Amino acid sequence: MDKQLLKEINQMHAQVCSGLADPKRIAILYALADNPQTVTQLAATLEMPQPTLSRHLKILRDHGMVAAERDGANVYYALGDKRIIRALDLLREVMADHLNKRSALVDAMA
Amino acid sequence: MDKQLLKEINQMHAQVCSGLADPKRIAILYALADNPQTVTQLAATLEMPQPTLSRHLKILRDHGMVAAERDGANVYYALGDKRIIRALDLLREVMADHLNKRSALVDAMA
DNA sequence: TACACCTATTCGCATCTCCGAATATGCGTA
DNA sequence: TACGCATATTCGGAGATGCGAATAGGTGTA
Repeated sequence: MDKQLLKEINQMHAQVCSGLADPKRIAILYALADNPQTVTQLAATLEMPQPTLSRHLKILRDHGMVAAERDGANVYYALGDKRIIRALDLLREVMADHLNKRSALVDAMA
Repeated sequence: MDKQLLKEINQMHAQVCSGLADPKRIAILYALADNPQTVTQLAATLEMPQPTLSRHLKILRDHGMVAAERDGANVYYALGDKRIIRALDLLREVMADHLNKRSALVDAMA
């Protein structure tokens, strides 16, 4: 593959990943995986200020991770793609294994 | 689940994702998925300065994404967990679909 | 020990991201 | 139009991150 094109793809890929690189956005994605909600509902569920949510939702929207649908004055947000949750779950597994290895090491040293 | 604990898990999860949020680190992970390599080999393959690689490799190591094994003066790096590539591939699919949707929209507007 | 090679770390700087607070925009109803 | 509610955006500052350049540390060999 063309080297320059590959770099651009990796650049886009990194931007997608940085879309996930925030604890609040992860919480938002898992909350929306459970069921679609409006901004206000999310604000109540996740105990975040509404502007904070709108800002994070815009980032997620720009990456196609959530879908927004207006219904009157409300906007319902939903998970844009279930594969995102699958990817997050995979990373969670890796994380858990890594933590187990670390704590096993700490135990062995004690 | 305890609300505070959930926040801490999401915090860790976000750190794992931010480990992926760099085009060079993505290139490193895919390169190592093909076959284990030393730092110098990676520097040649990916055309990066050696200190840059060492810095990124440390970040990946700290998250358990790559494994390092010393052999004499060389250090061989390998992908720490295949699930990372699976997660990255999933995100790449989502990214590709999102781009297709966007370009279809642009076409429709033209 | 001295030297060469491989790998890791530090430093200074530019850039980015997040947040709270305030403000702006959009929508429905009277 | 005026008002209230839902959502989105902007602004300034604090903290994090990436880079190049220089340097330090680790390992094998003579």
